[in-house]
Amino acid sequence: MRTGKGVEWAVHTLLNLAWLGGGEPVPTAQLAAGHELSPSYLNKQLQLLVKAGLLESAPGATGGFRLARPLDTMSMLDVVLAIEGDEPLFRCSEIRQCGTIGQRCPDGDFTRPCSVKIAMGRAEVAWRKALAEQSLADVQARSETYVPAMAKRVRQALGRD
Amino acid sequence: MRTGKGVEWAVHTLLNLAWLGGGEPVPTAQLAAGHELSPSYLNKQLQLLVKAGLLESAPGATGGFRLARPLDTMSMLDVVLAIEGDEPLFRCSEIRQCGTIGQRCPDGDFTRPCSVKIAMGRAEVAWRKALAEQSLADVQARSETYVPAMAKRVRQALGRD
DNA sequence: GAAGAATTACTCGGATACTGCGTGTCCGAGTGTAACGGG
DNA sequence: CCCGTTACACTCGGACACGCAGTATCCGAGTAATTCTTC
Repeated sequence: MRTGKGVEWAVHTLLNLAWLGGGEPVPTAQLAAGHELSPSYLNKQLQLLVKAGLLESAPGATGGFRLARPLDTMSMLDVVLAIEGDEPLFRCSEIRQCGTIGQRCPDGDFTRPCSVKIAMGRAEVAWRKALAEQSLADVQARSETYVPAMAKRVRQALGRD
Repeated sequence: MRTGKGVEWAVHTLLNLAWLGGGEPVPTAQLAAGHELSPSYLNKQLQLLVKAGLLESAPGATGGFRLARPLDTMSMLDVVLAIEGDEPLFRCSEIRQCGTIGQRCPDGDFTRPCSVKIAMGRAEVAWRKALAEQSLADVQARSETYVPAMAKRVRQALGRD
């Protein structure tokens, strides 16, 4: 069980768009070249971000993608849910109701939720909470603390200077 | 991204073994029939629990699986790691070092860890902490709070009374 | 020289293949039990 | 009747297929800039 690589791609791309600044759309090809990614597959992930309202897309010759809103209004959870979908990490199949054990229990036994589901759900809530508490602006700020010239590097690498 | 169904199977099976009580091994076939699971595949998961030290296996005619230690010394995290492996949820490919952006950065820029990896790692720590704080005994206790006759049901269903 | 239409080049967007992991199954090695024969 | 031997039935353990989601790719619809023609 592990997240797809789309999440990593999406976060880095959002950060790069923020560092570039300006409202002009940036085409997928440039964003992909920035980190040596497959342009077509990156495009697929960016479309998910558009559907989630994190990006805006512009068609045509000068088209591309731009941020739909500032990074401090986007959480890591927003990105993960946009890419991976909002299905729960743990899927309870209610096997407690099946088999010789489940059949021996009267229906009343299942009015309360499955305790295994509850335990796994608690962990998932903690995971989501930790993701929601971190905005993309926080991640960006940490990067700039480590490498102050990051914005300049990105602008130069993508030829926007 | 979601956990395999092996986790659900393993937890329920461990609980059932605890409710059965007694140190006698229980064969996979009985445990699988308890929740209408595939015996062969359940066996595969139980072998992982043995490798992790949560179960003990006994071969031969009267063989099967038994708990290696009390439930209050097993955490939900132990089970998840045993089944899913201890690889991180988020795999950082270090794409920040690749492409036109990565190549423009001097090596010194990468001495500090990737901020995206840090953010995702924090969430994973929260997830693991929440799992580690819940022992299987806690889960068992909650089940018995909801259904006090649970132990009796299991013993009857598996013909140990 | 300016305005308008046709052309072109570039973009996103979705439909289409491929790969790897989760899922499921099968058969062999090993062991305790039970039956059996001999003392 | 008791003990040793043999055959057996049942178990775990690992090796072998299958299916689906993640991964990767390609081509068409659409748009803005550009060029060319005409007034």
